[in-house]
Amino acid sequence: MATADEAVFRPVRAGNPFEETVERLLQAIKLGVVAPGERLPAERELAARLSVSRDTLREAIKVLTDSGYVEPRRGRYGGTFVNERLPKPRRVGAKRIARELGSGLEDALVLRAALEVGAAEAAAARELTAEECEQLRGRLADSAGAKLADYRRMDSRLHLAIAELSGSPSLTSAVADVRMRLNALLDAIPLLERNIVHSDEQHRAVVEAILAGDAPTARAAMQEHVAGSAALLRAFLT
Amino acid sequence: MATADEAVFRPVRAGNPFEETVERLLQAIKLGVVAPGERLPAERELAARLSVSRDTLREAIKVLTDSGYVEPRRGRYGGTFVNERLPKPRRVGAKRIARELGSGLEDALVLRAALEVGAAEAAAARELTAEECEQLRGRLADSAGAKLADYRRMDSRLHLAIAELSGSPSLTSAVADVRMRLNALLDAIPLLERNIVHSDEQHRAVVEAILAGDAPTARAAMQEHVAGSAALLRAFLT
DNA sequence: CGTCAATGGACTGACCGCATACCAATAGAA
DNA sequence: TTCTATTGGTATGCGGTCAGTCCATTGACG
Repeated sequence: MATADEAVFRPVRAGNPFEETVERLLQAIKLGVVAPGERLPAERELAARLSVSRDTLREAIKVLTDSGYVEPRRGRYGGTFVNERLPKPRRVGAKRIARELGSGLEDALVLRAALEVGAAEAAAARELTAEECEQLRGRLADSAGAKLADYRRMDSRLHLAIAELSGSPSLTSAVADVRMRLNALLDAIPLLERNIVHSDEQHRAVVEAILAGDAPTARAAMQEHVAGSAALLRAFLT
Repeated sequence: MATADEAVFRPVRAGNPFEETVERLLQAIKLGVVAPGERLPAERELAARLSVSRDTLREAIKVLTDSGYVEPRRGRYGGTFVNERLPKPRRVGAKRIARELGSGLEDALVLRAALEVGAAEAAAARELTAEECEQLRGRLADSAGAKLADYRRMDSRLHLAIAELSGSPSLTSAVADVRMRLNALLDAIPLLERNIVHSDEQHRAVVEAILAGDAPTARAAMQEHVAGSAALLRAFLT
């Protein structure tokens, strides 16, 4: 059992500020917060927002540059640009990943369910502006019309958009974090056309319920969606 | 609106390792993970678990010692003991706290709702061992029979116990964190006997549903509980 | 009553991350 | 074409954090 001791006396930091910064930038790219072709905020501004020294940020950027994620351009109107062609995630063996994560898989799945379902419900309970509605619809359309290679990113972006509508920045951050934790797993399982179609239908149901302000339906629809995704993961990683 | 940018490019660290360590130890004490009279893990072990150098941990402990939270005793069978009489939280003006938190209040409340409701539901959906059931019942009894001065701590301990039963350590940690964020607020509002009685009833309903394995009822009961608590907070801080 | 193991307390050297300042390059504006 | 503001690139000094080691103290146990 997970004792409260373990929850409170866990490490105060996941790693170096350097490593954490790398993870954050990867998060921004892999979750589609900054799309290919777009640029990250300027180093000075980004360092300030991340509460990290520019040195540390630059080291992190260097890693992403060497890995082929971004390309820096000097001069005015320059910046750090996300490559159009992102490096393909290595399809490492599913079993190996599952072993590495260990019980962390169930941990992440339970947490994800709580966060995303709660976010959908909160979003539906809020009064949405016309702009917010439009944005949500846009994200839905993006994910529905996405090519297979882009699907994961567009899917993440839609879920993030829903989390944003909850009105809780902390909740949005938490959703982004847990999604990154599951990212490696999701990369390990094959992406089937059939699953995507099914997923799109569920997305539509969730979005419609949110737009209609129907919190119970939104919660139920998201519940079903994440449950399906979880079942898929468990099946492939066991 | 909370944009995804703000969620991803938020600070990578809340503060110094030193400050974070202080916060963690306070969390352990204020949430009742280590009760008055009990001792913290030995410095060497605790430093390892927190992934912090012993120097940093000792500085943090020194702060808590000077503040009257703990008392270190040397020698074998010594340790850092939590004082029987904890320092009284200064009842700072509610409005001032609300102003400082600003929109953070709504943020924390929405996040808390998602986490605790999700945790209750997950806990009810799990198969519980006899030991776990007993522990849960114990926490419920503790909080129901607690004196006014101890109520907040016992209440937190019960909620943490429920989160533990979700089987997700991450979820437990998140519940502990958001609870600490709301702690200052809760300290600012008066604790009325009537509210406690009401709260106890809701606690009982939640625990019963969890023990019965009735997930929908558990979720609804917890939903109602946190909603009531949130309404109380909003009323006092507006 | 002496022994001993475990704990808090204290010190040192090395390194990482931070803040600051300055340099180099670039493309739009004048 | 020249100017200039903005951006990435680079170097330096300083403080916090870490890892390791040793000391001081205590109470149970033989």
